[in-house]
Amino acid sequence: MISKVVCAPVATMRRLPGYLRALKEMERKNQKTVSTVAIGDIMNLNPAVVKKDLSYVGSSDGKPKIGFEVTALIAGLEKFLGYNDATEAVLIGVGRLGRTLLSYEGFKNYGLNIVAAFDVDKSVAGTGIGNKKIFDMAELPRLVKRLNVHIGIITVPKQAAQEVCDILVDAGIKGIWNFAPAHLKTPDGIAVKNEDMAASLAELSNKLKGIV
Amino acid sequence: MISKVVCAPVATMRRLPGYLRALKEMERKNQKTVSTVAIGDIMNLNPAVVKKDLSYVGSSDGKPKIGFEVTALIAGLEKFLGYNDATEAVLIGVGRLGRTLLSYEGFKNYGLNIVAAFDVDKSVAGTGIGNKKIFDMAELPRLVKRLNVHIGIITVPKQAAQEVCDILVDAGIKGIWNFAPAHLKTPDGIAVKNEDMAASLAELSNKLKGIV
DNA sequence: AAAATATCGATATAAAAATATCTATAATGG
DNA sequence: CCATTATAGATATTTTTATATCGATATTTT
Repeated sequence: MISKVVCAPVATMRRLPGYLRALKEMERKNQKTVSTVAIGDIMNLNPAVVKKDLSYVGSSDGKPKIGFEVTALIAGLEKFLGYNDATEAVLIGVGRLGRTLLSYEGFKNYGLNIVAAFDVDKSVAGTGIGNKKIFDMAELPRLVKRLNVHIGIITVPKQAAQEVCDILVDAGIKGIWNFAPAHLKTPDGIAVKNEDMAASLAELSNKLKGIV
Repeated sequence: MISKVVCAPVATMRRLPGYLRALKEMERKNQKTVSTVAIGDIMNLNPAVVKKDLSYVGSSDGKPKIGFEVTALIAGLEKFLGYNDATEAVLIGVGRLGRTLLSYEGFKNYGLNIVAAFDVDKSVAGTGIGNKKIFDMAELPRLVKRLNVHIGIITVPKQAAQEVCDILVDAGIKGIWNFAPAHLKTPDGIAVKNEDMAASLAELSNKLKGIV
């Protein structure tokens, strides 16, 4: 018999960070407990959705009439989302967007630590953004292996995206966060998350159409 | 009897820009026709999904054994996605991310035109990024109404996001593209699309977990 | 010209996600 | 102390989305 790994659905994973944000805001206001109804109210979600989502987190010890302890729930969510032990990542493409992401302080709160950046432009290699060093692309395979990094962030122009992707995969990267407006071809066993502005915009336009 | 408006599902809206990108690549290579099987192959999607998605676009005139005409399908998608007649938008918060988005040339291909930017920092008001002028926040209500803009892009720090959101809604904005890591409270009739890095990252981590 | 094949478009089925319902229980108010 | 109430947690239902199947048809092969 095959044991099925219980894994939270994508929709749940997307919502959890939002709950965490709302809960931290409550903690800041010294709120001690919260119900799924209250969370649903804030996030515009059906309480049943919130209940089910929190059941995946596992730290479920909600009490009837009371709800959940805010602090405990925050701890549970942070653990579940892996925010405590940081995952290391490399970033490729130190253009405008690359620089923006490199200097973004928020990632460390999400358990992501960009340990090195790379660019084909040899004039930027050797420089750095904040405490992050920028290397020449040629150094990538060696460094990725030495630092044992598993996530690559692609912020190169679309023409270069596939080539960079191939280099990352060859270097042993298992997860790719792609900000280039291009579809990447990857072998099985590589996780890709596309940050697609056009798709987001299409979604917003669609919602707007329903309103106006 | 109530007539139901046929509207493409969110999942479809998110995929269409990807098809368009792939089709343009084919056009560039002088490919004349394409089947849903071929598109699905490129995009890692079941052909049935592609078929249904394209059926929403309406320009469906695929022929058995042949597929769709690439050029016609591109035109259909661009029309459906509203890429021909640009929607105007304002951007609020000219920090690192704001500047990156202001100087991004790609939006015009997606039918979005940022016509003005705003910031509370009075020292940046009066300056500009490229051909885009930056105004003081105090000017926002007047300009939004005068320019008849319906979309607002929020790129301010999270502490300021809700306040900016309220100002936008008061000014008559109907759609909000929110890049701040904060949940916005809006009245009914306002479309909000959150660009949530934490959620994206959670999704990637989840996919990775399934692999490693 | 007939047979084989690829693909569309429609429909049926399956899977996933959201919503509703129900029971048990902890707190509150009389 | 008992009735009321809000809510958890489980389960059932509905809705949405994805996948599979099937007949029709345009093209290619024999």
